[in-house]
Amino acid sequence: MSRYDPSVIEPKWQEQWETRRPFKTPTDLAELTKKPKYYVLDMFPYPSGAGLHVGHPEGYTATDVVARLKRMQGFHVLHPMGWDAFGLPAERAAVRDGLHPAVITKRNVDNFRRQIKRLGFSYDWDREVDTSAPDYYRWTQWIFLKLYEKGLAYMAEVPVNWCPALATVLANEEVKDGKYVETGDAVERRLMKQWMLRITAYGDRLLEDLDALDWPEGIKEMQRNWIGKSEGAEVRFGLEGRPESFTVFTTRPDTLFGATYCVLAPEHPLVAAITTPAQRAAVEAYVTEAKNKSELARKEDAKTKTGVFTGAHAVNPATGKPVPVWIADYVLASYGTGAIMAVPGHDERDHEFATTFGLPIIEVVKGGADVAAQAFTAPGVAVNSGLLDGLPTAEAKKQMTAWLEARGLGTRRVQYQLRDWLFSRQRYWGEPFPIVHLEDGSIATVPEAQLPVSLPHVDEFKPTTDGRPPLARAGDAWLGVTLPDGRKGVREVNTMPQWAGSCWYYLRFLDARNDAQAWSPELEKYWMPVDLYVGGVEHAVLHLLYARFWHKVLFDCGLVSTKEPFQKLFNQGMILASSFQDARGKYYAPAEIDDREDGAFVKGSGERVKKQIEKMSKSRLNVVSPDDVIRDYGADTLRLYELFMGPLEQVKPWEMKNVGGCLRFLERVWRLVVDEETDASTVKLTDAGPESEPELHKALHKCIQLVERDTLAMRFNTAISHMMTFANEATGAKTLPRAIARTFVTVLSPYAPHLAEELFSRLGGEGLVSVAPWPRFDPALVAEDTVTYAVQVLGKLRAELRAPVGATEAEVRALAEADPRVKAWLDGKAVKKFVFVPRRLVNFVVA
RNA sequence: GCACGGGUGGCGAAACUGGUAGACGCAGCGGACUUAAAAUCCGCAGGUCCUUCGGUGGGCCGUAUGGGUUCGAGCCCCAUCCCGUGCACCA
Repeated sequence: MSRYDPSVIEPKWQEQWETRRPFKTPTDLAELTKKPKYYVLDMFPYPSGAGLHVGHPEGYTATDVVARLKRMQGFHVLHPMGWDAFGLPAERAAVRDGLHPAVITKRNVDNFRRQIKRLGFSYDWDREVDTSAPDYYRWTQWIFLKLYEKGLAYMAEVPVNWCPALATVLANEEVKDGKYVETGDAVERRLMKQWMLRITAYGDRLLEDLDALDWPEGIKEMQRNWIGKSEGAEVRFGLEGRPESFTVFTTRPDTLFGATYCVLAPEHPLVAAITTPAQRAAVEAYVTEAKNKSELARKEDAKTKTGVFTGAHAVNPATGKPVPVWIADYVLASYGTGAIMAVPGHDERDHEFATTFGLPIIEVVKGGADVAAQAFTAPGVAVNSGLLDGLPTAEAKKQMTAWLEARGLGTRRVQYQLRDWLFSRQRYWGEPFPIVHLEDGSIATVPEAQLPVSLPHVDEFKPTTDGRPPLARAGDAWLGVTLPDGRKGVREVNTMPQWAGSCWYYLRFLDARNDAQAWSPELEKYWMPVDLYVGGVEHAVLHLLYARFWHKVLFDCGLVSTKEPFQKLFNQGMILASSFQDARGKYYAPAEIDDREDGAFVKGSGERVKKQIEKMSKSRLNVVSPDDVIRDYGADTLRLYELFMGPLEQVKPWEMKNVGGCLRFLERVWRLVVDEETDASTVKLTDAGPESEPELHKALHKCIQLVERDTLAMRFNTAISHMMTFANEATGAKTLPRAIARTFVTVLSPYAPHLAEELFSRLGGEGLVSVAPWPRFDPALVAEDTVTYAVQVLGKLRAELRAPVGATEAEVRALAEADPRVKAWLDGKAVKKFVFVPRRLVNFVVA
């Protein structure tokens, strides 16, 4: 071999890593406590049948570079990988292909593992986990028991997304606009008895503990919105001539005097009772219509307000006056109390409704324009409000709430948008619940010692003909249970949703092969929390909220030692790719296209097509596979380009042309060390000390400093540019001391580990560069002795000059004034002011 | 509609805390090497105008748009436009 050939050196070093196991993290606590720890985690993938595209390894490469650098800096690094292996696609493929989901999953996992290994990541593969393996989901079930014991898991009759065509329930994220996203089949709302997790009990803590986390502000904000805490009051409204009453929730108790009507959700339990005979037909028609309205229709109708008068009147507790009670679908049964007091003067929705149906509008907060024309929702000063008159909104809220509380008419109330988590699915390929339904109708848990409750054999992965979940197809041997105390029952046939396994996998990685415990408490104390967690924004809310919830429950059980699982979170931006589309909208694969300066054309026909940058997808024919990139450029080039493209957090387009630039850089590094003709060392490589090339020696130390700084700050693109700068300088140098080359290769190794190993060994390095100590830069070499000053006159650049680092203001000023280019601009003018920024610039302010 | 990101050369992007805008790379151009090409190596390169025999020297403009603060603004403040993402009748 003479030329740089990644297809030879990459397998060679991957094999070395496989046999010598440099990335195996100790499991022995005594060994671990000798060094500081660093836990760097990727969001583990769902192993789909499509395999990886170049978007996946972006985050993986970033964490790998950090893991490698930290390891070289003397940390014990935990850097694991695993599979979020339960999920619907495998089950659907199983039905289609007549295979077991476990077989399909294994095939996909094997493919993912192969693809990931080709990138040369420094994972500790001895800790690989698979959420669908019984020795993993055993502990998922065990955690569920903890939740159940704490009263956080319960069964309830709730509305679910039911798809008649598939005879199964779908998750919210699988339904868009009232249709199943995969097949377009209609989905309807149906009441079913389901398992729920009481995440709402943790709403406040999930909200408050966000503040201390080093997460992107946007993600924290999304979680805050999702939890949706709002503070206000509950107010009870009595009914005129009836014994019942209903309660409304409001964030604006100060506007109670302006409540001119009330609205109940169509599903509100009181609707049937209070409707007057004259209104009954209209109300019933409206209720039926609302019930049958699909999500889509309800969303579309959001622009126009509809509703019906019930005929009943409630009493405004502040004014004592009767107000009409309406029903309308703009009031949601699922939020607050399912009933509102309507204040059209100060709420846009109420205003629109009042205008549509001619209901009275009263101004009770001063500060806006005419409330008859437009609702005034900002804070102001209370008017027409009896005891509140003259009070600013904040004060009026407090007064009104106190007044209501004193009379037993209302109370302070905090309301969340967060709902309890619907935790069961009618699927086969998920964790069975460790639950038995006894003959007397009560629920019992499976004893811990009997876990796991394994997935049973079934003849088909479809619901039963009478619509029960696939697990109901299991034989009596699985379904029928006799508990140790002799009670009999049948197993729960729902399974857990895909989120369950990913709620705690970061804990299993700490102690992945422990078959007596989910994890050892000592290892948990050593490793947690995760120091760096990298993944896509698509998990901003669900996964990250669910995992935080479970973690807090485990914390309350004394099973983990930290309040939060993920101290620092980083989101990588999506990678886009060019797609080509003709006038009829047909897509073309890049291979069919001649992409030139003057436009893109179909090869053969020469038809002009539109080139655009879009999200990668099969249908757009623009998916880039890492396998292809590795075949053409090598894994090191792929790794480098993934990070050189731009800032990790940014959305950016994949440009195959630019990949070549990264390959050229690595080839250049190769040629610094290896003579392409002879395969021996290059002639410029010398055994002289690094001081023999003082300029290059300085450049090297500068490079160490900058690469270290930028890598730890996760600015990988600039870290790479500094290495390119060094390689360019080394190419121009007359000689290259071996010691300098070896150090540079060490610095390069987190980014391009295969090439680095090869060159390190050729340069006589001891052992593997992947676990060599990270070089320390010499501050004396990094320091400059002269600096360039910019000389400005009136803020405009007129000259540059070199001056010693320690030059005083007077010295630099004298140098600047002596410069003829500056003189010309200062000629005949009085200097009013002289600005001196040490080491940077001077500015003459002239009259 | 609301919230959060983001608009810098032909392109991906740099610019530490308000201090020389465009590092590094792609594409492009010129030169060397070669019979030739590729590869490689060396160099040029925001726009525009003037100047010079010239590969010289210089002016002006320029970080989405319009204002402001400052000796000095890509960066800070106000307003506007465009793009992306998330949420969306949440009382």
